[in-house]
Amino acid sequence: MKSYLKKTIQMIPCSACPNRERDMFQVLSPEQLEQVEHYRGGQCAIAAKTHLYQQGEKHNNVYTLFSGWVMLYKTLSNGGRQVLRYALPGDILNFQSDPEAPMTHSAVTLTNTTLCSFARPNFYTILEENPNVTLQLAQIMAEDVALSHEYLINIGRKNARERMAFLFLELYHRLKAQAPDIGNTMPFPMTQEDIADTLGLTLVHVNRTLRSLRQEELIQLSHHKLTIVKYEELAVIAGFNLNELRRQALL
Amino acid sequence: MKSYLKKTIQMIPCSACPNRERDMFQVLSPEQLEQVEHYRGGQCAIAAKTHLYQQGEKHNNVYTLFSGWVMLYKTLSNGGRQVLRYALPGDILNFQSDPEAPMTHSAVTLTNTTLCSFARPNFYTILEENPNVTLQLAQIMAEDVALSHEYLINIGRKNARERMAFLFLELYHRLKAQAPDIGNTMPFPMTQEDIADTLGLTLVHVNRTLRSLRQEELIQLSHHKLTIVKYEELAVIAGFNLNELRRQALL
DNA sequence: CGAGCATTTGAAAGCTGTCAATTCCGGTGG
DNA sequence: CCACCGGAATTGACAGCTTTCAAATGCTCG
Repeated sequence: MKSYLKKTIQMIPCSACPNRERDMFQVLSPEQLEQVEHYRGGQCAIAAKTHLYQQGEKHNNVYTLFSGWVMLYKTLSNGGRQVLRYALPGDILNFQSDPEAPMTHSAVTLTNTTLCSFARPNFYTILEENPNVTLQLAQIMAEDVALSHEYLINIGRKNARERMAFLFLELYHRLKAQAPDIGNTMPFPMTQEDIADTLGLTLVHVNRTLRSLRQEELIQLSHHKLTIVKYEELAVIAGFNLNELRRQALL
Repeated sequence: MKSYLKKTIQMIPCSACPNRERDMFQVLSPEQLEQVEHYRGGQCAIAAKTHLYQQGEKHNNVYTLFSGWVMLYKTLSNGGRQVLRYALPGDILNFQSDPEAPMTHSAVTLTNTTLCSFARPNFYTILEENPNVTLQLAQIMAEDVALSHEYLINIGRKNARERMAFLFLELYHRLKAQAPDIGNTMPFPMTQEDIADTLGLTLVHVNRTLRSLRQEELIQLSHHKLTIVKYEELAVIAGFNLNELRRQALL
């Protein structure tokens, strides 16, 4: 397993959150927003392949992702790794039920990212002073539960081909929700090993399944760029039914 | 697949919630609690094998489970079924990010249950009037996310034997948190098909794996009673490491 | 340009699924 | 109280998806 610990964190100024869809502060007025700014610990740019925090450690920051991709994962005592989620702009990182407990998972940047950090006590102060933000947070957490459930059925009840088609379409939809004009090509910063650890497969089998999908010209994938070539066929394979699609549209 | 629709719902009076650990109203004063009671739609007893709601329907109640077991699951267009979670007393059912969206999963009682229902608008009124309840809800949702993550790594990165050991111990710990004096035997209302759909396995393979665990005298399981015979060995198999244990203790 | 990570491919083993049939068990009706 | 019925649990044989082990090739960054 890679160390992922080469790069360092550097603070820079950064712009406003590009994805208001998932922004927990979207419910605030400009005046309230200004007040929240006051509690913000800092905005920073972080290089690719840097850990934000690691499983087992205590960590006292809550983050809002502004740009870039962050991968959340858990490790097993035997060395196994399970990717839990890819965080995209607007996502909240590191809110957990018990503020004092050590992290239950790790977070690592896949690309260069910019994010905004809050010291945990300040974060709770914001929640106390803005009940509507707290409700928004509860709803975002409920969304995360629903998303985890999608992943559970994906890993638990589908074969490699179906799992992979679902992963591609799910990420495609989440990116498209932010940038409707991306066409059918998207950045894809993960390695095949990352995909394997996301889908409960091995690297080797992921490679073979990818080859099959490529040969049938359902997708193109190389140099960390993914193109959805035959959306409809992929949707059938992935088991995207109408209900799922509706849910995706709502996100 | 079974119909699960034989029994009907009957309203009866019921007692107070037995599990304060997960109760979202634990943060309220007696006076506030009384006010919340006012919004409560009703308390009811429901027979085993009854659906509370089904995937794809709209449903306007939020529930708090008082007693009994409820199984939450999703179905796939191809007929596959994935169990998402077993709800135990104190758990909240049916809070979701978009109040208007159809249910993303189904809920069915495994045993006779008693629960408390809130019409969704009333539920939101309670949240608005009691910000501390909203925060509690956000934290409970965060707990659910963490639990889903445990299930993801369980299904994604372990073999049948390990998954099953984990399921048994996880349920055992959740029950023990409510009733510390249960010894090492617990009710186990699920069928082997339910277990299969929980762990991403087939009924047949679950049966074989159970036989193996029984033959090694790690557990006893019959007539819907489960006994944890060799806790330590099961914990090793399940991959319950120190961190996990700590988390379990906190729940 | 070299080192190390990422990707690709082949062969063989193994865990899990599929198909089919039998046994067990709890609940129902006579 | 006993026979019967249907769902649940078992078991065997075999196929198949996925993993494991190994090795070669391709890329990318310093």
